[in-house]
Amino acid sequence: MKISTKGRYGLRALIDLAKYSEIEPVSISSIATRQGISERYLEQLMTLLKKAGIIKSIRGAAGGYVLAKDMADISVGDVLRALEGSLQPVECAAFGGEESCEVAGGCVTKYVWQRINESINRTVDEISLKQLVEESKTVQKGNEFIQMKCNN
Amino acid sequence: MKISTKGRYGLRALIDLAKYSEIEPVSISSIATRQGISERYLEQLMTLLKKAGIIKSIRGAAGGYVLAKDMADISVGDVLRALEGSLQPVECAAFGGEESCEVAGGCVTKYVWQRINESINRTVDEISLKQLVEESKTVQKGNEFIQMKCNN
DNA sequence: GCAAAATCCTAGTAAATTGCTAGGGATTAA
DNA sequence: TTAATCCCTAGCAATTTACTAGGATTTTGC
Repeated sequence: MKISTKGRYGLRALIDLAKYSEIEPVSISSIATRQGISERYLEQLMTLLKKAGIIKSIRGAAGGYVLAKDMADISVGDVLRALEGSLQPVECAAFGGEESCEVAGGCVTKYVWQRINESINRTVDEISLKQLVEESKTVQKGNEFIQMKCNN
Repeated sequence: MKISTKGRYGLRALIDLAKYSEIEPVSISSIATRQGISERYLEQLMTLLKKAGIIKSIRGAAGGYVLAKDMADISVGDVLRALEGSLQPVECAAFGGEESCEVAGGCVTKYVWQRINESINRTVDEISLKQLVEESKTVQKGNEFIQMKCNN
């Protein structure tokens, strides 16, 4: 029941990107340096965020990444689902219409997994990237490297 | 971000135990048969539930397990934490007092992880074993083996 | 036109975790 | 005394995680 480095690094990277990409595209290497994340690994996370339509890439020298939409319209839920895959606590075919699971009618734990699923998604969808970026601006008084010491 | 077989099998086993242990102790092998779970593996899960004070064991022939307390006083949260360990989505030293994390002051994602953590725990603590057992009695019309086909 | 800076794509791989299996010991009812 | 239980520890194959690596492609700027 853990969020992997994909979700953790990826969300941090995206907050970093959002903060620095207002003027020009931000390169993987600059994010990796500030956040203390492996460049090659971060590259793969950026690909996931790009496929999900959260960021856009600009190729070539002086290229990099920018947000694909307004940061107020990007929820932490969008980001984590892009990076981690579904946030469902169990792979349950009965979610969203029971037709695909033959035992769904006799399954009790299903209700538990579904309620956990809903509460996680509700929570992460309530937080926008914008909120985190603003929080980050007030909290990090001139030291953008602080996160390097923590792998969460 | 998945609940492992420990949590899934263990919760199902405990619901089964609660239903069948009112008259006499229930053996691992009978639960394993009804639920389609490996006996040896289930044994390890029962040990976790016992250590957490959720069930009691009775050794020797005709022994087995019974609930250690009223099923209304056992929450799904208690059960899942016993089986899965902490349900915290990230291992974060800053949870519950920041003194132990040196970067906590500059950490933004911390708020995200903490909110997910709280929402998961709130959700699972709201559901009691009694509710699930009652649901189970209405739902499984005479077929206690139905769950065998599903590994959730 | 060429070099440098960037993303893009695919594959490999060591370490950790998961999901068991296995062997044998201790306890107790009948 | 035997059979049915739980108890304890260890091992191990498969999967997943968290990267590393190599090289291709695109674009800018001199």
